[in-house]
Parts: sequence; structure tokens; C-alpha cells
Amino acid sequence: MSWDIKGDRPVYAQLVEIIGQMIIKNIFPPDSKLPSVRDLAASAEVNPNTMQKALGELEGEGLISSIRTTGKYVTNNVELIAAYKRKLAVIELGRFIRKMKNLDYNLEEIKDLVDKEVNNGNSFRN
Amino acid sequence: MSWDIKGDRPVYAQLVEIIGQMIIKNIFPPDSKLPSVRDLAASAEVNPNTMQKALGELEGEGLISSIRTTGKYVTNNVELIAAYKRKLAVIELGRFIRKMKNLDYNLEEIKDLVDKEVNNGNSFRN
DNA sequence: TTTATTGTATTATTCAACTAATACAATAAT
DNA sequence: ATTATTGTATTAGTTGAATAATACAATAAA
Repeated sequence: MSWDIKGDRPVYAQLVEIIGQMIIKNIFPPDSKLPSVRDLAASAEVNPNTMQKALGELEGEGLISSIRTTGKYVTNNVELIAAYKRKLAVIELGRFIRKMKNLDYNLEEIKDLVDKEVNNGNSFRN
Repeated sequence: MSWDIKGDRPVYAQLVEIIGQMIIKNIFPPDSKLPSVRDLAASAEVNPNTMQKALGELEGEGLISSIRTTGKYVTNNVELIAAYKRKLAVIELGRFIRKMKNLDYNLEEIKDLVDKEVNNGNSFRN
């Protein structure tokens, strides 16, 4: 996982997304200690305040907790992490279907497009 | 089709999307004359410059052409419109799959989620 | 006890992008 | 010829995010 910050959206929002994915993928496992805000900021090459803002949002979701002078920790509540993953997936799926309907595709056509992508798609991996 | 402008993305970008959809859906049919920039702007309740910027982008795509002092017209090239629709669909599909993979879903799981949504989904319409 | 490291808070500044107001240009309509 | 309507251009203002600098607070580590 690398910090691939684009210029098309707020940096802090992208950090929320990336770190959330890191937790979902167990790159930062449940109950583990995160690097310090300053270290994470240096690693991502962003201002510490920006990183702090992103981590604050994830704390608001309950995925992270802070212990002052000690550090920040990933929640040990694996079900909460799983629920977060599902929540994001539902949002993405809904957004995708809405966009496709706006492009005048019906549900059957959407399903066929996805099936086609999954079958003949250039996916050696997965 | 209504002008449902949100605050989360640039207004002009949303206008490009909406007007593009209107052309794809033949609300603005091929070869038809569009309302004036000022009328469209009033209808969408945006600044004329913002509407002008959006229409300029669609003109860059070739979907619209301008005749000075006369107005703007949808292209008569229906294949170009169809290609535009396909292009946007491919982008959306790619974006969706990428996001889902980032959330640690594999292609099979993605397909299953879409199928499930299409079958039992709350879609009386379509 | 002292020092270093942690999270947190505050304030100001910069910068880019979007929006807005207005003026200009060209020509169809009358 | 005049007027109204069209697209276009220019300039200014507004807004929000990101950065920056700094300070504070708490405690683990030495």
C-alpha cells in the first residue's frame, strides 16, 4: 500500500480512505499501534495537521482510539471493522448502479457488463 | 431530468455530467438546438459563466457545436453520442471495480454482490 | 528528575479553483 | 437601421483546503 495522493480531492479525505483500507486489509491489524501522527505525516509527505484531521475522522468512526502520550490504536472490534467494510461497499455499489442508470443502462445490462468484465477480463490475479 | 446540484463537487462538472446524460437520453436529441446559455443557466439556477464552462467542455468532446449569435446544437453524429455513453460506462465500471478491490473484494465477490442487487433488489421499476 | 515523544489545539497564511459581474462582439429579427 | 439575442471574453471576488508555525499537555523512558 502506498500513499498515492491525487490532486482531485481533498488530501485529508484521501488519507481517510487509504488508512481505512489499510485497516480493512489488516495492514494495520486490530489492536495494533499506529505510527505516530508525525511519522505517518512524514511517510505520506503531508502536513501533520492534515494527517491529524484524517485520523480524527477515523476515530469518529470508531476504528481508531487515541491514548494521549502513548499513541493511536486500531480498534480490537473486528466486527466493527467488518461492518465498516460492508458499509463502504454498499455505498460504492449504490453509487455505481445510480451512475449507470443515469447513463441509461438498466439493471440487466449492468449485470451483464459486470459479468463480462469478470469472465473475460484481464484478471490473471484474484 | 432535474438540475440537482450538490455542494460536494464543482458545479460546472456536475452540469457537464447532467447535460451529457440529457443528450445520451435524447432529452436533447441529435441535431436539436439547445436553449441559450442564459436560459440554461437560469433554469439550473447557476451563473451563466458556469453554464458556459460546462457547455464548453461538452463542445470539446464534440457533443455540442456553437454557431455564434444563433445558438448551440447537439451533434448529429449519433455514433459519437453512443461512443460517449460507452466511454463513461467503462470509466464507471473500472472505478467501481477498483474501489471494491481496494475494499478487499475479489472479482467473484463483486459479481455476486451485483447479481444479488439485481435480483432481490428493490427495483420495481426498470 | 529530566528528557523525549506522544497527541492536541490555535492562529495565520497561502493558494487554487470556482463563481460572479460586467462588458464586448456578432448577427438574426424586426 | 435598430433592436434584441446569441456566444464570448475579461476581470474581480469568494471560498475552502492545505500548509505552516507554534504552543500546550501528558506521560513513558532515561
